[in-house]
Amino acid sequence: MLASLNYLDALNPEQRRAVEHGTGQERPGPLLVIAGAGSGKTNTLAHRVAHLMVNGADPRRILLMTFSRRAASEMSRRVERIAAQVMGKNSSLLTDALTWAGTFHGIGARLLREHAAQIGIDPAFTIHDREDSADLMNLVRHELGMSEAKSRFPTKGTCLAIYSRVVNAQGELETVLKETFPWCAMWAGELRTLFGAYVEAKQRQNVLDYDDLLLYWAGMMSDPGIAAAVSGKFDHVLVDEYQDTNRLQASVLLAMRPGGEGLTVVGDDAQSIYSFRAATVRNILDFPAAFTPAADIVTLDRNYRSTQPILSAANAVIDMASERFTKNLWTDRLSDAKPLLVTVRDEADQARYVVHKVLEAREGGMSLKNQAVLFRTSSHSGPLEIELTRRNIPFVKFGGLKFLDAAHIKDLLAILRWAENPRDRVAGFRVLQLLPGVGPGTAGKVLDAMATGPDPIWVLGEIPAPPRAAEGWTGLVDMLGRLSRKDAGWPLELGYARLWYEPLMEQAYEDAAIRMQDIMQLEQIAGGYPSRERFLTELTLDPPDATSDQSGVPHLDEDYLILSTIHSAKGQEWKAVHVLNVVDGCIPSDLGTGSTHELEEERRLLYVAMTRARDELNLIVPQRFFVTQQHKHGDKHLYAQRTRFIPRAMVPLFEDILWPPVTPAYIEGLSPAPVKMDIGAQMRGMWSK
DNA sequence: TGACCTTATGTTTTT
DNA sequence: CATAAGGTCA
Repeated sequence: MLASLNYLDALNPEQRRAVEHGTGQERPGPLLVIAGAGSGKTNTLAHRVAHLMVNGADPRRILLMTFSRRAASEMSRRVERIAAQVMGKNSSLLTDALTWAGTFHGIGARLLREHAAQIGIDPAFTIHDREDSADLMNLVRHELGMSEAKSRFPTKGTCLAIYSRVVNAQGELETVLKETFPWCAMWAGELRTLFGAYVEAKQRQNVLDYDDLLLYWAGMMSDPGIAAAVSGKFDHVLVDEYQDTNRLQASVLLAMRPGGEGLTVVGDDAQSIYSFRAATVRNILDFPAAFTPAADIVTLDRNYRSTQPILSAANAVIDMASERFTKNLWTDRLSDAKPLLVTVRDEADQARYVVHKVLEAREGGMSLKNQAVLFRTSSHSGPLEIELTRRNIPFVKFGGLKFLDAAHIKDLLAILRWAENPRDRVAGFRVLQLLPGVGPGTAGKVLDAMATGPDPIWVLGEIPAPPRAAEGWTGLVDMLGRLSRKDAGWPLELGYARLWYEPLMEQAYEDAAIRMQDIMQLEQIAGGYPSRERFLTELTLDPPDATSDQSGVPHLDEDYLILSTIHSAKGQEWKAVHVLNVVDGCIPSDLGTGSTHELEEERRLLYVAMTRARDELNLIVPQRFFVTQQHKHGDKHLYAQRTRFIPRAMVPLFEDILWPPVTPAYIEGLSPAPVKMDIGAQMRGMWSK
C-alpha cells in the first residue's frame, strides 16, 4: 500500500489536498480548485482521476468535461501514465473505460441520442454548426419577409449571435439586446418572431444547433425520472476550465449533481476569456455557496511554468484588473532575463523580427515546436505568414479559418448530412444548388415537396426533373438514394459522393486539383470513425482546428512553428512566446473597449498570452499600421500606441528595445540610397539577344 | 419566374 | 472581403 502511494509524493501540499479530497468517503462533497496559470492544474486533475480509480471508482462512471477534445485526450493520456505507475499493466483496461470524457456539447449530444425516445426526439438528429445555423436563420428570415424591411435588418450572423446569447446566458431578449447588441434594440419584436420560427424550423427538420445540445440536456433534467437516470450514470463529475462555462452549463451541472456529491470543478477567474460566449465568472464565485455545506476550496498559486521575471510582468498586468479574486502566482524559477518589449516600425518589421528570433533560437537548439506566436485576431498573423512562407519555415496555425470552412468540404459534408437526415433543409438546399440550373427557387420547391411525405428520399425519386437541370438530375437522385440506403457501407459511401461531386467541382473551380487533395484527406479522416453518424457528429463538435501553409497538417514528426490566436492557446505552454500587435486597437481590440466589462476581458487576454511562456517572452509593438480598404498603392496609415495594459510605470519590468537596433547603417538607410545599378537597363536586356 | 451578375456595407475571439 | 440587396437576361 505504501508503494502505491508514491505517485502522490511529486505533488505539493495543495495539489495533494485537491487530489485526496473526499478519499474514503462514500459521497465526497463538492470541491472547487482555483488553479492559477501554470500551477499544474491538468496534472492535478489527472492525479485526482487516477487516485479515484486506484481507490476503487469505476472509470465507466466518471464524467470528465473539458473545453476541447484535445484537452480530454491529453487528460486520458496522463491518467493512464499515472495509473500504470501504480497498478502496472492492468491499468490500461481501466483507463480505456474512461469513456465519458469530452466537451459539454459532445457529452450532451451523446446523452440526447441515448435518451431520445424518452424525450420525444428522433435519435437520427443531425447537428448544425455555426454557419449552418446562420444559414437556417437566413432561410427563415426570408420566409417571414424580413428582407423587405424598410431599414436594414441585422445580418444572419448577428441574429444567431443574439439568439445564442439569450439561450446561453438564460436571459431576456430585451435585456440582452440592451446590454450586448444595443444597435439592434429596435428590432426586438421582429427578432422574437424570427427566433420562434427558427426553433420550429429546427424541430421540423430534426436538427439541433450547438445551443440545443445544452438546452435539451437542461430540459431533459427537469423531468425527475429522466434526471435520476442520467445523473445515476455517474459517481464522479469533474469539470475543467470552469471559468469559461455559462449559466446554462452551470444549470445543467447543478441538475446533474444537486447536492454536489462527487463534483469537482477547476478554474481560474484570471483566465476567463469567453464572456462573448456568455461565459460568466459568477459560476466560479457562486459555486461554493450553491451547496450546503458549502464546497471546499483549494487554491493552487505556485507556478511551475514561467521564470520569475516573466511572472512578475504578468502579475503586474493582472494586478491592475478592477476586480480580482485570486492571489498572485509565485515561482522559484529565478532568471536574469526580463521579458522583452520590442518596438518595431511596422507589421512587416514585426514579421522579420519574429522570424529572426525564431531562427536564432533554433540555432541555439530550441526546436520550432517549442516556440509559438500568439495574436488577438486571426488576421493579425497575415504578414508573418507571408514572411514564413517566403523563408520556407513550416508552421501550423490554430484558430481562424478551418479546414471544414472550405466550400468544397462543406459541399461534401452537406451531401452526407442530407443522406443521414433528409429533412435537413440547410444541407438539402446546399446540395441541390450544386446542380447547374438549380437556384434557391427550385431548391426550395423540391424541399417543400419532400417535406410532405413520410419518406422524403422516395418523394425525391418521384419528382420530375426540373427542366433546366434535367441533365444531372438522375445522377443526384441515384447517388442520394444509394447513400440513404447505406448500400456501400461506411466509409466507402463517401467515394460515391465524391464521384458525383467531382465533375461539378471541376466546373466550378479553377483549382479543382488542389481541392481534390483536401477531399482525399477528408476520406482519410472519415476512415477513423465507425459510422457516418459518429463522423458527422464529432466533426461538427470537434473540428480539426489547425491550418498550415501546405494543404494538410504536417506529419507529427516534422518540426513546425505554432501560430495561434490567444483564445486557442488556452491551456498550452511553450519555451518561447512572441505576442504580436501589443498595441491599443489590437489588445484591447477596438471592438472590446465599449464597456469596462469588455475591457477587463481584454486585459485577461493579454495575461493569458503572457503566462504561456516558460523561458522567453517577447511583446512586440509595431508603431505604424497601414489602413486596409484603400487603393492598391495607397500608403494611408495610422500610428499605434503601446497597449494601455502596460503603462509607463510597468515598463521597467521589461527590457525595452528598438528593432532593428539603431546603428549608423540604419540611420543611413533612412536617407535615400545612392544609385548603384540601372535596373531598367537590366530589364530591357532580358529581351535583346 | 428564377438564375446569375453588379454594387453598398459592416467587422473579433469559439463549442 | 464577405454579405446582402437590387438589376438584367433567358
